[in-house]
Amino acid sequence: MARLSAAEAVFNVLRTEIESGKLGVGAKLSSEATLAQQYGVSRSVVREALRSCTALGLTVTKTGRGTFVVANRVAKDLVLGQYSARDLTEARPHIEVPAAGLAAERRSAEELSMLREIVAAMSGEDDPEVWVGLDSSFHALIARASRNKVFENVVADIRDALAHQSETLNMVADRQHASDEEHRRILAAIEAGDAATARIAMSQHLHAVGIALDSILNA
Amino acid sequence: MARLSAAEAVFNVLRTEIESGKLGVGAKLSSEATLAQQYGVSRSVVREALRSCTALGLTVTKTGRGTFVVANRVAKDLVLGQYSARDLTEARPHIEVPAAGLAAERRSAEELSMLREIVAAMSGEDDPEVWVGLDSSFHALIARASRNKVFENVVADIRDALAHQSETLNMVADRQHASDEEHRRILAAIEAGDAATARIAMSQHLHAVGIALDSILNA
DNA sequence: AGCGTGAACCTGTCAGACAGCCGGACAGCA
DNA sequence: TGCTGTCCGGCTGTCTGACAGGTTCACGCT
Repeated sequence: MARLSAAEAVFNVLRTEIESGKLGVGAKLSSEATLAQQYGVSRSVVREALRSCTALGLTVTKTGRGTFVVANRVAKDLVLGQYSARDLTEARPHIEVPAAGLAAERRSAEELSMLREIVAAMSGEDDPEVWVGLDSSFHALIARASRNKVFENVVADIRDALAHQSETLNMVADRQHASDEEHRRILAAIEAGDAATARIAMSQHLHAVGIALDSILNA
Repeated sequence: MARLSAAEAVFNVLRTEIESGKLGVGAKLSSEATLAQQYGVSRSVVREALRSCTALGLTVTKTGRGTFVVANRVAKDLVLGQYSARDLTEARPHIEVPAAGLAAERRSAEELSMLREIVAAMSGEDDPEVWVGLDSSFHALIARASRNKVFENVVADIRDALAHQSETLNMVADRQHASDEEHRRILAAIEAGDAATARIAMSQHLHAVGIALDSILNA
């Protein structure tokens, strides 16, 4: 392994802390001076490390206020173009349905309990913005539980794109309770380790969401 | 537009010069001191801008020597984890099969003729490395012809990953002629605009390739 | 020709300084 | 009470100057 410069070392630490979720989105990092003292380096070094994080879209730094985490992974917008609504509704079933099947077979106990928590939290959630965030986590976690990095990455991508689409929020209000029920069915199948049922439940869920989206787009 | 800090401004200039090709891969940037004088800022500002470029994988900086351009666009490796062989064989059918179906319905005349050329070139190709490159183009072009950016991006990623896997080349020798025939069948279905047949042909092709890959991995 | 050596240049890091921005505390005013 | 203006402390943005250590190359010696 190549010897790292101090700046690279600090950058790696910060990046790891952000991507691992130890520093959640919205969290405020310590001040540059504090970090410098903490890691035993000068402020220049810390600043260069923070710049690297910012270049990757992980953080934003606001003059006079501090540095804040805005993403826990490198945004693909850096590399890839935006997806259209049609792209998403068309592609999602082909990816999320098999991912749900695999998740039923491969999910860990830990993932299962996280899924349960998410579904429970969504039932009692009124704020659409928060609900959308939970929904995103639900689908992303299923993809991760599929133990297939292709699915995991694509779903993360798709959820990112959805979160940036204004239509998403409009749709949520109507579909929220119906989706809660569909999510519960998906969860039940994954809990039971029943891949076929998980695929069917996910398929129906996406189909229902797709129809809801279509009716908004054509209105 | 938000007012840019000096460091951001310098970073944008450098990034643009690199991505536009004005500074080609392998080119050496001016020294930090020179750049500082050139843009009328301090060396700290230049260093932070260079760090940003490095974080995006555009440049590398070598102590005592200088900073060099190593890529003219942000590398996908930054964003994507490595895929395992299992990840790929498992995920590909779910993505490339529907993509082939859409391609049959949506391909342009231009794409069609490019696909024909690729298939023709593969038939007469002996060099496995070149053949793999053509194969990659074939699949990537079909994904593009699907007119769905999700599929297009995922397939591009998958082909990238395959190209970096050593198993790929080993497999090619045995499968080359069989694959040529399968490619011709896929092409014929896309030419005919027959989505169902295109999906079947692609499915059979990937299945055959998957089996070939498995036999290598388990050897 | 071969070799060693030092000067020149470059990056890596540090310390200190100052301006400008921001949020909150606080006092004064209606 | 409730609003407002002011001030202070903390933070980022930038600059300057300095020194250590890596790299290159030409000069001069053998």
